[in-house]
Amino acid sequence: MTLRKRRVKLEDIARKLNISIATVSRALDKNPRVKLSTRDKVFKMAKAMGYMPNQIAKSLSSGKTNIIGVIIPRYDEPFFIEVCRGIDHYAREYDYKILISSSRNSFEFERENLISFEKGLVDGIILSPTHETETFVHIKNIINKGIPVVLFDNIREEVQGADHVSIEDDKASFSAVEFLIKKGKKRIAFIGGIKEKKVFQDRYKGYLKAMQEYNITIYEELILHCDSLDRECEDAEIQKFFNGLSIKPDAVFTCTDNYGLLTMKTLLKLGYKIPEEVSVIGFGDLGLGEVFVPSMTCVAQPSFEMGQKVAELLIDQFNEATDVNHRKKVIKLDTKLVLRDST
Amino acid sequence: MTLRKRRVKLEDIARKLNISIATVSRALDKNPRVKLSTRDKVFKMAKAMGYMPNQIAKSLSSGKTNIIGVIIPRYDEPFFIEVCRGIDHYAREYDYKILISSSRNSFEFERENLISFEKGLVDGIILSPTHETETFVHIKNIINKGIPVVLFDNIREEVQGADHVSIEDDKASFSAVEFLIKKGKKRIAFIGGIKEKKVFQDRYKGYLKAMQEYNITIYEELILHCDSLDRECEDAEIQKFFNGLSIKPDAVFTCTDNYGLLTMKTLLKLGYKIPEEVSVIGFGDLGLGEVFVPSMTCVAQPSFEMGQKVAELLIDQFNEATDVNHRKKVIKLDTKLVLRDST
DNA sequence: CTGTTAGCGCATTCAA
DNA sequence: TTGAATGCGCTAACAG
Repeated sequence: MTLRKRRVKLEDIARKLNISIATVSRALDKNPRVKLSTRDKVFKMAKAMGYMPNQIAKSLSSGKTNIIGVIIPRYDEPFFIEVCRGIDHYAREYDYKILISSSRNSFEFERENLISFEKGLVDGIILSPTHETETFVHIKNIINKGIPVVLFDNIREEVQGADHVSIEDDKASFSAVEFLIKKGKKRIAFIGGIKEKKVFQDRYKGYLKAMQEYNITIYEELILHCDSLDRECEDAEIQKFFNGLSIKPDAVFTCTDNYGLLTMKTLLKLGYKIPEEVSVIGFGDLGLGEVFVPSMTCVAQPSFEMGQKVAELLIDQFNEATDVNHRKKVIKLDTKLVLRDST
Repeated sequence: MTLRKRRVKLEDIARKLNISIATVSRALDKNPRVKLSTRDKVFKMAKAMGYMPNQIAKSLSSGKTNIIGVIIPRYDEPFFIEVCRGIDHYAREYDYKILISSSRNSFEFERENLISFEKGLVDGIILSPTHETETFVHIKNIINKGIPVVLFDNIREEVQGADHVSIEDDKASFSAVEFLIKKGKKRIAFIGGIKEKKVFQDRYKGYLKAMQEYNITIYEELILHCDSLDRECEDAEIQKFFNGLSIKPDAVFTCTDNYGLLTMKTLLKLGYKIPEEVSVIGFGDLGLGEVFVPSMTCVAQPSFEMGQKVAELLIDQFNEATDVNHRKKVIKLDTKLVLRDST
């Protein structure tokens, strides 16, 4: 009751029963090569003694930990959490657990996390690169050691030997902006994120493409690339942006749900009527757009499904014959525009 | 490049250098008992060969994994994620990683997760019990095995040998309701969560206490205990509630941020003016209340800090002499009412 | 059907 | 200052 108890191990059961450790091990494994009566005895004794197998010893011996390492840029972004939920959902079916760590939007942290995973704690790695991640040697190193890797979301460069899952950001934003244009909008503002991040670059490209294709004037003044890495700063940045405009936008396409909500809030405060005077579109559709008044039209990104897919690919890699030249898979998931009251 | 590579191990380095494994091990440990020149040789060779220690082997040998197991009822609740972020933040300082798993609001899953952690994968466990959790024998079992445990948030019963961290839910809601009363509100509605959950029971108690203490009439019709376990259902449930009222509330105290937001949305749609005709208060304050228009007054719960505290207590337990009768600590964190436009 | 033995990779005690 | 040997708890190949 007071001192840390010594765990019951196979040996203890074996000794009590006067049989060998191997037999106990096999019995608990339900190996058919052990007599049923013996198996029963072993199970009863194990239960009586409160036996619990030692996962670490198992892992050392088997070379498998049944843990998937997940590295996301940040916790406080519902998208990543939703992906994790998808991963967890799929992984659990196959008896894998997930070890989540945040790179805190820092390349250095990402590298450290990766190295820590390289120490054999995980069977494979799922990673969403930060905006700072320009070189991919740290990832290639991991792959070269034979550790399965799947990348998702912000993929600047395809890495040989890893699978990739993302959406077609350019197309998704193109469609959304096209929708606004077809509604007759002329002064369409763009609120993007950190310029270094591939997903934001692509969403910007889609915006530009739609504007150009339909010959809509692009006003530099109506374009903002948010630099902020946390919510409060985003809020301030967006407020400042709209306060200083000389041109009144009649629509705003934004690159995250949060930007969309902050935009709506700011516009409402400035007296704009949504959607009568200005339309707003968000990106992600992680639940909040539905609650806001007016509810927000969003590009819906299949986050949970992305998590499931990513986990599926990783577990497929585990089961591949013997890593013989893993052919990388590049999966693009579909997005759709969910229409609500803000447009 | 094609086959899974065999990892470099101590033995490989030792052989190359014609020294013993023990010396290599000590050298890499920077053990002063090994000659500096040897240490240098070893480090160089280790680097050249791309040596990476095997964490599993280390753990088996040392009996420590440096992993903290975290069990939360669900992922899609910002409160829990924020707590995890706090845990991660603190734990990382002490070189611990966190293994998060969700009990999906199910006692059975909670038990399973706990058992899976009992297999020696984690050094200690942080747990937030589900609403279904009535018996605590599964937790006591873990504690009896000498595994450190810290509980947080929804603690129905104090468990001997575990630390506890929570807020004073009754006092927090009392203050919030008192604030509404002092504003002159007479028909104060209450939106709570699952009745089985201790935190909601306590928040309800605080509401009742304030109402009684100030002699305010309590209308049964204005009280709702949400049963839903996911967002869409909550939405429907709350809409239905407000649609059916014969008494018009002049204030609504809600037990989560989400209830608060859904309430505001529903009331706005029904044509209520906030805060002129009706005030709304949320509980949690996890960022969304600030964005909504009008912004929402909230009971602010220190989620990140709760995570840090919980991690601190667990790591303290790790370092305690030798589990000699761990005296459980019960910590109550402070809440405060953050005033915004909805009141 | 069961037992013996040899690892898994590292830390550590005991000798030298 | 270094090496040899043992153990952490379990699996699996090989015998019997």
